[in-house]
Amino acid sequence: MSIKVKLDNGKEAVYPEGTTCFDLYKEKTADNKELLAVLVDGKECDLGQPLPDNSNVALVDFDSPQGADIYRHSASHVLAHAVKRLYPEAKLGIGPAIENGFYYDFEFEEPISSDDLETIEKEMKKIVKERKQIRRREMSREEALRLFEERNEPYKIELIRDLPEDAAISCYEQDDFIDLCAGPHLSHTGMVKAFKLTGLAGAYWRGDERNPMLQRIYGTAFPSKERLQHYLDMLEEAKKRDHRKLGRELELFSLHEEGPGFPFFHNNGTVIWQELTDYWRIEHRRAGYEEIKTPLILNRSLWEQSGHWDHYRDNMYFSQIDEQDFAIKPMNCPGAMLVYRSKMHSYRDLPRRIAEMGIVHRHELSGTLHGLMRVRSFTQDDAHIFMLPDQVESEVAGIIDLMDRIYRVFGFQYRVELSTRPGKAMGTLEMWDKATNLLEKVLLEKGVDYRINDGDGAFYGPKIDFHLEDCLGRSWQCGTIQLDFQMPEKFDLTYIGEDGNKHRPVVIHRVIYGSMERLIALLIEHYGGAFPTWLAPTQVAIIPVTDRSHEYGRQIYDRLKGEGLRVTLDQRNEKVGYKIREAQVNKIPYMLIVGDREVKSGQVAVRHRGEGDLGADDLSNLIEKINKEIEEKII
RNA sequence: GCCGACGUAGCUCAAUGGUAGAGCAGCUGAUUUGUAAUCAGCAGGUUGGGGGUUCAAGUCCUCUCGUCGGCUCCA
Repeated sequence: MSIKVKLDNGKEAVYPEGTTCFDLYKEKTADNKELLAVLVDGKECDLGQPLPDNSNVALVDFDSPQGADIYRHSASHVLAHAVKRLYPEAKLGIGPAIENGFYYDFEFEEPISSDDLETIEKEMKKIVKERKQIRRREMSREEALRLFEERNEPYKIELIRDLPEDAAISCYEQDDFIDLCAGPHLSHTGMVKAFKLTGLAGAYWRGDERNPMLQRIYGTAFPSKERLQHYLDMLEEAKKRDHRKLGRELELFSLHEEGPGFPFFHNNGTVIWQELTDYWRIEHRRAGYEEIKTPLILNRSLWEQSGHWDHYRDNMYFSQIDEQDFAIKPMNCPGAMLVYRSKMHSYRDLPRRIAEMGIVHRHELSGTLHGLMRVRSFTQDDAHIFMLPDQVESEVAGIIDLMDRIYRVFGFQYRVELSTRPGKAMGTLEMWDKATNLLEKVLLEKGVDYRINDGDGAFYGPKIDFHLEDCLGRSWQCGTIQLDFQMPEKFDLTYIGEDGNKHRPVVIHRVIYGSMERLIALLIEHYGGAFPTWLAPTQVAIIPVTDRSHEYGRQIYDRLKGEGLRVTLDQRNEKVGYKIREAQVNKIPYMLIVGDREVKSGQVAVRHRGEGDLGADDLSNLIEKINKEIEEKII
């Protein structure tokens, strides 16, 4: 018997029955791709598996979509193998590949410390060197249960019990180590070429805080030492760009014990903040938005009406005024609802796009706070759009356009996700389907590339999320567009239709920046502190060479100030190199060096933080250039 | 909130249980400087906070606050 196989290069070939994927590619690793596994009819398979007849086969290397995951998943098995050798009593949790690496959860008899990682890493290296065969074993549920009972692995048994009735159960075995696993895996442990354990942390079994906390070991693995090193270098670079570090060095903001999670913005950070909101207002006025401001503290009755009292109380701050309960707002919606409800609306008034730079306070768990990224008080660039049902499509499209325009200005790439009905949701299935389909339709019409995030919608409606990617490829959720079926009901919002009757408007809740604090953190890291000139807290530093040129420097300073530029004059008794270094470290876009030569010629010597010495120029030319750069928000 | 680590001058970091130090920043003075750090001097601290062990605590124990890495949650 022979089998027919179609390769990914389009060629068909006939092989004897029992031919494995590995045989197929044995002679064919010449195209410099490291063969890790294969896709048989689109399904990931081990190299050792025999090929079925009439199958389509594609090679999987590290850089194919599944490759890195398979590779790192095998690395996680090597980790677990090493741990079991060193700590035979440790219980295995789960050990998947994740973005940029892998982890494995264990329950140790005695907690290990990060110093132990080195020992574990050494043992892993041994296992890699031993080139242990990795074998797949399929077995019945009973067999699997018996196996892991013998091996005293309660978490594995729990996993097997939760597998669907008809699921094929497979294990992977290397030497005396065996793990419940769907696979696929590399063929032997020697294929794991470069890895590093990167961290140790607590993690609840199955992510549920009611379950025991296991110890999670993080690691990463690459097909070569060079690529591993490259990744580690990137982590170093990320550390250099950390907004908490740059925020302190550039005097943008600070955090204090006296206000955990409540950031203090210093002048430099406030300048950036204001530039961002100024730009935001221009774009929103142009897009037909109104802007409001609503109170920070509102009566309990409002929060009962909005449902926050029941659903969000744990995250709220409270106060008592005249023996009445008040709450500090955790969201802006109820305020916007009151503004809408403060007058009668005709269908002709809609849509009403009501924006608010609203400060919200949320009592987040102490362990989640992180610089400006995760805080307890933040400003949302919120907007609530009240509209007729048949306006939803064009309004959503309008928001998507606005987001795209704004994100482009910062040079962000972004990813879009459509989140659908969660398990516990309000409203009928039909309503959800209709709304979700509508959002999807707009995305398709706009030609937006998106991903479905099943079951991740808000309880009150489906949403589209925008994840911004920074220059290191990390992504952060910023923008979101949420359809809200609940608020109009709860606040009994109405408009008078053409027919003279009252109708229910549709509400969209949306943010573009997300939170000012998070956006600023993201921008700090994205630009590595070197803000484009329009955002830079100081745009020009004037550096006189000696005190003979102080007066000339002062004239230049006054002129630039008059132009509305943010400028400093460095009259300290220091050498030019020293002043330049400091301006450079502070990432000031332009440095103007003025000495005897410039006093004589009436020019300025221009130095740019990125391009270096640009030579002498007339001040008016330079002002024109800088103003254009600011006007066009050149990155 | 939970698991783990950490907390020393404004910042980065030293200090076997035995007199708390350095570099940078700051201040003072000298130097008049041409594209990433001129030299010298001075000052700077209840070692996050409370309690305890000890002849003696930055160091050991305990409580607490905060920070960091995760879990969870989310903008």
